[in-house]
Order: sequence, then C-alpha cells, then structure tokens
Amino acid sequence: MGIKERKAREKEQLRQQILSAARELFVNEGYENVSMRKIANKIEYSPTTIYLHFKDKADLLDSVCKETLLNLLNTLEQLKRDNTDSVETLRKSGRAYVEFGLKYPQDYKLTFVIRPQFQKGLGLEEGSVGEKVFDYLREMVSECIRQRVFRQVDVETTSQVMWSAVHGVTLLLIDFPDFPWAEKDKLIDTVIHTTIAGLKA
Amino acid sequence: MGIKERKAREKEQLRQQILSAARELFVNEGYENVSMRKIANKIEYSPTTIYLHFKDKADLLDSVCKETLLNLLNTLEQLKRDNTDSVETLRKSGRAYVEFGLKYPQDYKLTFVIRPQFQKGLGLEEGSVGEKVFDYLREMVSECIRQRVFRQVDVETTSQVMWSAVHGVTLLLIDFPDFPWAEKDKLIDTVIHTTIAGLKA
DNA sequence: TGATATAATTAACAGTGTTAAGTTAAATAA
DNA sequence: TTATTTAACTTAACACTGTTAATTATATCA
Repeated sequence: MGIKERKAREKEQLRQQILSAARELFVNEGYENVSMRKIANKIEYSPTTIYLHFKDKADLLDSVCKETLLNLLNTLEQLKRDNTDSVETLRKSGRAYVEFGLKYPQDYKLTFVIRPQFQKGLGLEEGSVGEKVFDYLREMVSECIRQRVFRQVDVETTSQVMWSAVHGVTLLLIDFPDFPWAEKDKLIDTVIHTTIAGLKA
Repeated sequence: MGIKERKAREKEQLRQQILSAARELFVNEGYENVSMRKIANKIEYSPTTIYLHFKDKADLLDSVCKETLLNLLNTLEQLKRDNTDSVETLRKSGRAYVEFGLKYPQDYKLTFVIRPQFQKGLGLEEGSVGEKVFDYLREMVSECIRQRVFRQVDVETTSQVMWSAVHGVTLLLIDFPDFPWAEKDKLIDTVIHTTIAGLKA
C-alpha cells in the first residue's frame, strides 16, 4: 500500500514547488506583478494545475506568508535560550524582529501589509503561527512586568506598544528608502531603547 | 482673452472631477479593484479621457495621496496655534496623526503603504507636501529638545522615533481589525505616552 | 486486457491598463 | 462667412489578468 503514500508525497512535492516558485516571484517582482501564468511557466505546468493545490492567488499568498511567519518565529525563539536578563532578551527580540523585516523586506510586506488587504481574517487567529509570534512577544513582556522592571500596565497593552514600535520603524525603513533616515542601526536601537525606557519609567 | 482662461478652468474642473471620482472609488473599493473604466463610467467620459489629465493609474494615485497629505498637514497645523506646552503639543499632534489615520484608513493606507509600492520616489522629496508634514513633526520635537525636556539626542533621530511609533500603531489598528487589541484609545495614548516618556528619560 | 479514478491541460470568459488612430467640435485666420 | 488649424474626446485594439468548465492523458486497479 505504498502507492497512496508515494502519490501523496508527489502531490506535496508539487505543492512545495509551486509555493517556492510563488515566493520567489512575489519577492522579486511584487505580488501584483506576478500572474498565475508566470508561476505556472516557472514550474513548467499549466496555470490551472495550481488551482488543484491552492484555492486562488490569495490562498497562495496566504501559504507563503505562513512560511514567513514560521521563519520569524524560529528566528525569535533562538533568542529565548540565553534567558538571563529579561529586558535584555526583549531588547534583542525587538532588534531581531526589525532585522528580520529588513533582511526579507518583501516577505515582511507580503505578510504584514499585502495580505491583510486581501484576507480580512489575517492569520492571527487562535492556533495560527501569527498568534504564536505574538505569544512570544507577550511572554517576553510578561516577564519584564512580573519582575517589576516595567510599569504595572497590563501585558496586552504593553506588548502591543512594543509591536507598534518595531512594526512602525520596520515598515518606514522598507517603504521610504530614499528618506533621509538617521543612521539605520542607530534609529532602530533608539526606537527600541526609547520604548523600553518609556515602559520602565 | 477670457477664452483661454475659461478653457483652462474647464480643464481643471474635469481634472478635479476625475480626481474625486478616483478617490471615492479607491477608498471604497481599494486601489487594486478600481479600473480606469470604472472611474470613466462614474464621470461619464471614455476611459482614455483620463489619460489626457493623468499619465497613468499610478499618477492618479499620486495626486489623490497629495491631497491626503495636504489634509493631514492642515489638521496638524490647527494644533500649533495654542503652543503653550511643547510636550503637550507634541502629544496632541501624535494623537491627531493616529486619529487622522483611523478616520480615513483607506486614504492613510493609499498614501503610506500602497503608493510606496508603485512610486519609488514617494512624495517626501524636497518641497513636497509630505516633507512639510515631517517638517511639522521635526519642529515640535525640536522645541522639546531645545527646552531640555527631551534627552539631547539629535532632532532627526528623535523625530523618526516618534513617527515610527504613531505610524506603527496606526497601521496595526487598520490592518488587523480582528486582533484582540487593548481598548483603542488606551492603546494609542499608551504608545504616545510611552514614547514621549522614553525620550525624556 | 478494460474500467476507473485522478492529474493535467485546453479553451474560453469577462475583465485589466494603455496606446494609436480616428472623429467631432470649437477657436482662429482668411 | 468660409476654410483651416487646434484641442477634446472616443473607438478599437493589444497583450495581458484570474478563474472556470469541459476535455484529454496517465497511471492504478480488477
């Protein structure tokens, strides 16, 4: 009865092939400028074959973004290992978040900007990878509050403030590359430092 | 020689008609879902007439965004009048910025998210309205630093930190309406308060 | 072998931004 | 007034888009 399994494996393989072709094109040419036919050409299948694996173009984007969130989550969880100083860990996490966004700017935009435009329910539902990413942040912040290093504002609000800050600076740096920014590293550090200082005060 | 003037006036009038039709459609249906033909139908002209007034669809978006920035600038400059407490004015400005974004979420996204995707040089050039908006922020921040209420970090970096914070929270609230946000007003206030506190410390 | 299920394709629809060519109407010059 | 030039506007077309229904090919089973 290995045939069914092989077929399932082959099917999954093609799915992955489509997915990685889509990601590459989305990232290099922008979601809007990528057609189903382009993706099909790249993998040397007919356009309609894609629809046997994905509901539509938005679904394809959805899957690409899920992968991105998984990458982000992995990147962040690497940092939890050396969990000596809770504030220092949060600072590093913030830094890693922004750096992730700047390292894969197109992927970041696809996930946090483009996708919400096409999918109203946007991957932060219960049990989703997106939720896990925010859970990570919540945990970091929670520890800072518990240790009374942060002001005793509720964990939710505090986490959301932190997210606003890093999301904001990441997107600005991506979207307005020609703006006369302060030195990039300095700006990122100042954003994170300022936010954390404000949460302490 | 009033004929030329009348013609110019009529031309400008049609331009405005196109512009407001485009804005309405962009805002209600999203930039991607609006076709030149739809705009043309709305104003009861043929699609190609639009091209006599705008280079292409991106140019149309460009002009819509310029208007939005002008509105934002006007909104902000109302606040400069009662300029007693510099920090308080900055706080109010931040608040007004976010509220503007949430009052016209589609316009905000068009200007600060969609447009950068289509126009690389994105309206923050010298002399542009976008630059004036940032100049306003720079002024507010500059005064706080001059009065030694803020830490002596350079004006540029400090302004950019402020912008990151308000831009971040605005976009998150717009893009992820289903996320379990803390009470909206509380979150906005906390973001602004935290950032300002961090800049003081 | 022939039947069956699944994978993949072809052809088509209604729509897109944009351009070139053609038409109509108005303003100027004779 | 009539002819000519200029501007405004439209028609038709191109090459493309996402997506669906109908069709063909392929591999597995009896």
